[in-house]
Amino acid sequence: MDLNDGKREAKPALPRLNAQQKRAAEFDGGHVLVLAGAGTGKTSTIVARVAHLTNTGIDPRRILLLTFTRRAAREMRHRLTLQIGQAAKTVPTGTFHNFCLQYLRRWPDLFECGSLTIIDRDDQLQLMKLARADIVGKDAGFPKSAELANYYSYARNTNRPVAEYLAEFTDHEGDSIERIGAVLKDYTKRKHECRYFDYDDILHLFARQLHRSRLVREKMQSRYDHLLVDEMQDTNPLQWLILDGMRDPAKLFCVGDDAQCIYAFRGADFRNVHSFTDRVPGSSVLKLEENFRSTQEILDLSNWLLDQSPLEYDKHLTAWRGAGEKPVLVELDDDFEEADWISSDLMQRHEGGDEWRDHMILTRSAWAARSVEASLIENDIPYRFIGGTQLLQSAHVKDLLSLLRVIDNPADQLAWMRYLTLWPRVGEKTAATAINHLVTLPNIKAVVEFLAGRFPANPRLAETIEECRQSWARPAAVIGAATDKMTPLLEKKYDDWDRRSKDFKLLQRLAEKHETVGEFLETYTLDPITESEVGKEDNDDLVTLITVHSAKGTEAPVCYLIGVQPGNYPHVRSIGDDDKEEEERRVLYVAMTRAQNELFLTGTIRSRGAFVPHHNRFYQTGGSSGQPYFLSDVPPHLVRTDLEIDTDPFDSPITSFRD
DNA sequence: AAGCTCTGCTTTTTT
DNA sequence: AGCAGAGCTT
Repeated sequence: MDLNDGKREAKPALPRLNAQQKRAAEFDGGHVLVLAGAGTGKTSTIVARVAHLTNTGIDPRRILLLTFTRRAAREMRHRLTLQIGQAAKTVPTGTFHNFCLQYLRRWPDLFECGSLTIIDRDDQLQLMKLARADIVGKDAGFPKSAELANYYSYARNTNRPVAEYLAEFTDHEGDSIERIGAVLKDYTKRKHECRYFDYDDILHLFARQLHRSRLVREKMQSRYDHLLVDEMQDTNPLQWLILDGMRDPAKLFCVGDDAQCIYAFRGADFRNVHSFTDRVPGSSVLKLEENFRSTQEILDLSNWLLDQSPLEYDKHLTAWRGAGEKPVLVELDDDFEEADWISSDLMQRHEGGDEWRDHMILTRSAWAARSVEASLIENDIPYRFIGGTQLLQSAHVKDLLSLLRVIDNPADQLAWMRYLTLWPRVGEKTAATAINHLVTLPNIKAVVEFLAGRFPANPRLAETIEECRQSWARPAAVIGAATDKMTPLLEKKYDDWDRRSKDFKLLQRLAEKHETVGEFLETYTLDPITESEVGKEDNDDLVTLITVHSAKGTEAPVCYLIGVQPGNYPHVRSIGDDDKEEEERRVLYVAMTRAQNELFLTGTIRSRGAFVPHHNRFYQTGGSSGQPYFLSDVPPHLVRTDLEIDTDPFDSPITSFRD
């Protein structure tokens, strides 16, 4: 074994396939499950399999490549292009949602769906709020709309009746379950009225027709020879129904890792991995066990973390690259210190010749990264934030888009509500009455006439719609017209208008890439783009700030994992629920195993603590408050904690003013 | 009666 | 940043 005295001694990543990967890529015996630990070359193996299949004469259009996120799909397409060139473009690659939606659009009659507007979570919550207000009125004790939406979504993704789910997994009983059911029923009714489809509807409708209609099944089954599925551990029962309905003669090639299942909160079911061979008779299981990404020290800590679990993950990653630097635990006073420490470390490295792009900052939640983001901006460190505030979710952008949405789909009641209430002296009540009437009108022309008559004090309310309609064929021009018309209103509404107004220019640039307004709206509903990402190219030299959930499948030479402290791992909201706590462990595991050369775990001593509604008590974080913490007894030989932290003691009273 | 403004409170993860 | 509620204005 090499002696490592410098930090870049470890071998670089392996470019070719090892025996296990090769065996998987060239497997020729029916359905197969590939158990692939973190960093074992999952993507390379999938790409190699596509190359192998096309080399043996399979039509690339008959290989379906399903991923979990858009990011993963893009990455896969990129790697595939490097490997097989232009043929990569003909391999259908996308997320489950994307794939299903494509067929709903292509064959609306077969799927019995007609035209549809996809709504994001925000709209879903708005609609749920209306339903809740209607059915239960004011009742502080009744679950909030966000919780109701979670129940609904979870039940649908696991393909079981809501009542059954509520009875089994929550504290709700009889009367309460009935009222929740009534709200959800009302939500569904409203959804249909507006021709809305939420994310779950896309999968649900596709799966339903696949299993109900012989014609749909035959069409889908004859379309593909090979179904390649990435991140199998995060698929849910609804997605399994889709895979199950499409296989035979098409062969499944599913890649996953039970230790990286971090979407159980959304219905992901590891039985899709554990019971694979029972569900798919005659299928095989292959394993990838050699880690090519990280140094052994990083894996030692990750392995230790899994070993502490009561669950048997049966996983011990060994590093092909050999030894390197030990992970470093850094404890700071508060989140400002934490952010500044990371910024100064980044700047030091950059001055030393390292590129920004080699650094990734991982966070448990977007909200927890606010100090870090502020510090990056303050220090002029170029970055993009994946999983952060989404451009199209900020209030002023939604205001503008509501105008486009009502023209695109005049039945879109949420957009109407948003658009109408922007105008002076038009509030919820006035708008609601107007909406009730205008949804009965036959076309947008009649709507414009009606609005002109109904709101004589606001003639521009109707004019604006009419004018945007004139340039409807050119999305960028529509955004331009809408911006001009809406600016006076929005200027008044937002006191930080100067900061916000620049987003409309970005929006216009985004729109230029799209053929129709409808397509523009839909693209960013399904694939939201964050404010810090707009206008930045994939190859720009940037630090990546990313949520752990979005980071699955990515890697970086140097990783900073922030907020590693009691109260976050496991998260306070999961304490007391064994399954949830275990998922938290896997989140930390996924985060750690992103690092190639160096891993920094930063945390703070003083933090605010958090109120946990479910337990109805306030949890103090930090110190020895007795709450579980995954790293509370990490063996000293696995990490370094002796790092000199350069804090000037005279500085501390002054830094406290920064709140 | 409806709309508006101010204040205090909370903030997991994603298609 | 968004939401709920109180209290004020039109």
